[in-house]
Amino acid sequence: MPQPETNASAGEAAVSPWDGAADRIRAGGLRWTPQRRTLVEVLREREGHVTATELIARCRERDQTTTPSTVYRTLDLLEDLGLVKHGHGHDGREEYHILPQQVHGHLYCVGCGMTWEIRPETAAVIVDALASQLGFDVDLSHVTISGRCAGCHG
Amino acid sequence: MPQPETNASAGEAAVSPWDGAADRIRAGGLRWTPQRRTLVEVLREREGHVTATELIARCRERDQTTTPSTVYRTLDLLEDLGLVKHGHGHDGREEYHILPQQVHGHLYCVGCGMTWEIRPETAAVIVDALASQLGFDVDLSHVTISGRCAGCHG
DNA sequence: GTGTCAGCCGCAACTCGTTGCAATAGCAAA
DNA sequence: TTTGCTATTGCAACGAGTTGCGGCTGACAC
Ligand SMILES: [Mn+2]
Ligand SMILES: [Mn+2]
Ligand SMILES: [Zn+2]
Ligand SMILES: [Zn+2]
Repeated sequence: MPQPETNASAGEAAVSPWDGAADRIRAGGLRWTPQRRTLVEVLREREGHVTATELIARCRERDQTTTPSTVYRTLDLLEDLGLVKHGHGHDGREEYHILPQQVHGHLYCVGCGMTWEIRPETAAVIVDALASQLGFDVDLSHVTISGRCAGCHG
Repeated sequence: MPQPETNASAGEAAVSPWDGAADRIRAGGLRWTPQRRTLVEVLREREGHVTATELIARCRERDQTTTPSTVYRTLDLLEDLGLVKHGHGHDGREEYHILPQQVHGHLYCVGCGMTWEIRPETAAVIVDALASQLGFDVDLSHVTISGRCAGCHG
């Protein structure tokens, strides 16, 4: 007897947020399609950050017929569900945070080209400053701050 | 007797940094072309921010034959001279700061779509935090920070 | 004024993303 | 299982930006 693939509560270990994706999509009157399944399969084997371009390539490995517009539209949908969250690299290109539990911003060094995550303590200073001075509620995760790292200026 | 158009020191009031552009370009072994002249004319009648797209449109008003790639390449050149400085809007698109004397970053509200400049006091907090905690020398002007303004969250 | 030559221009092709549209196909109800 | 509604797909076209290349032209030397 085959397991209903959309339901993760069949045993004891329903761990991944991806397990609920199909049901959550259908619950909204939306459809669980092969294209969406493919993207979710790709996403669940990665963590951290990915560019949309890389996701498209990985989907195409599994399904040659993958189309960019469909991937972008599905990413929008998954972002509405909170399963991914996009930001922009230093050059404005999209990057996706997968399962953004600990949301964070990025730092980019124009000298050496490296990127770092902004640590929570540092983020807090920025967020607090904008909140207290302007009442502005920052979404740092959407942003990459450019500059020069300690090793690259002097 | 015609005034040498490239020199602004003929009388007393040599005010605009644009006046020196032609000479500075030629001094580097580069060329002062009609296309570059057109863009500089467009830039000198604007201040604050502009998108590259708008600059292309304004150039085309003066010269129908204006080509995007030439404008982008000239903007790169002017950026090397410090006459403009590009940043990225909330969606990653390019924006140019004209004559960036008081460099500043931007704040974008995803609720109402408004954009504000980050005031120097606020910028200082951000810059200082990254400098003291990480030795990172921030270029805030390249960045638009997203979030929700005081009027849009609650 | 003429010649030289490196810098620049315009073009075409490409990347990343978005959007309108007609055809397809989930999915739920019968 | 079949029907029917509508969400979704793939396509094609577009907008923003970048890049390689052959031909043109500024700037300068004579
Ligand atoms: Mn940039
Ligand atoms: Mn964005
Ligand atoms: Zn560095
Ligand atoms: Zn707002």
